[in-house]
Amino acid sequence: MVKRTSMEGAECPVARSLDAIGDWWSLLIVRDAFDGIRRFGEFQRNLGMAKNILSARLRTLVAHGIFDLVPASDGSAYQEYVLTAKGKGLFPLIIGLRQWGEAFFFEAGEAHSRVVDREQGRPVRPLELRAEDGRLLGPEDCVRVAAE
Amino acid sequence: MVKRTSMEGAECPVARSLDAIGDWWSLLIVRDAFDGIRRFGEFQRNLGMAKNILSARLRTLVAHGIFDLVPASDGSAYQEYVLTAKGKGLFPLIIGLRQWGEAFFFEAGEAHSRVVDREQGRPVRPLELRAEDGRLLGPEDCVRVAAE
DNA sequence: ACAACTGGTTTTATCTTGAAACCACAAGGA
DNA sequence: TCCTTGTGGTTTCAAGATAAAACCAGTTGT
Repeated sequence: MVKRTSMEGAECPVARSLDAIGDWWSLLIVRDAFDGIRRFGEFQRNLGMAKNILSARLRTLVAHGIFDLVPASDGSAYQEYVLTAKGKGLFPLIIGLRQWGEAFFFEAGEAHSRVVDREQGRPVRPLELRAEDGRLLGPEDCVRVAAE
Repeated sequence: MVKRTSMEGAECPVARSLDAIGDWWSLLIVRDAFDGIRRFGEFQRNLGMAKNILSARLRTLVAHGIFDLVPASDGSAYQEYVLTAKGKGLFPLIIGLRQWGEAFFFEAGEAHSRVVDREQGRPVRPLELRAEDGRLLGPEDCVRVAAE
């Protein structure tokens, strides 16, 4: 976990986001959640992480309103972790990580999982940032301006 | 840094990306780089982080090809850290973090810095993910499929 | 009733982090 | 020229986070 004093109350939304997410594992947990994982044991087996760490991460993710802890949908006495609206808001972020990885860490032709659009089964387009008037924007086309 | 054994060689691009980035500080460094920061001392003052940690992060970022270390543009004997193409590829990710933070961690009307399009000076649109045929896609409209 | 599974917590050794001190070299001024 | 300041780090060490394994209570299947 990142030192709080440098982040807390930061005026920068990027810093607040990072602070809420907590650490790398949290994003992998969220990624798995988008793939339909819901149960503690599933996350643990899937990620291969220590149970105490998973436990701690899930607790802070719930505390930050990224996951909700709800009764299991299969009728058992157990519970499930499901993404809230805030958690689902991380979707573009996960996609961004994935697309960056695909672009720079895989040789052409190297196999990796893909995200496809459910309706057509075709790969999705790269994330795009657009201006209010619709122009596609790159890093050089943007500036950060101080709070007004 | 996340335990390597769980990530290395992972078939998941998300995991490879996270592994390359290293940690939270790295993303804040990259964020600052997009704002024009280039020198060691600038990063250090701006982020308020320990110099040894900054030093280590910059080293791994350079090793991963996210920054290049080049002679300073002001003619001095010092050096500067500039984003490579791979580093600039993190732009949507930083924007994604920012927009998520803006959406969920600021009260309406609470002041924060903004990213605007340089040409018009107007706020940018939210990042959007589209299908090949142009349809806007949310988390439920996508599936991850295994490598073919 | 019993065995196995789920969802954790506790314990302990190891690793990472952060703060401060320290240092070498460059640049600038008198 | 020497002296001072600024830059860009490295080293040291205390404190905090992490990982692995053992443990445990409640639940489910047979």
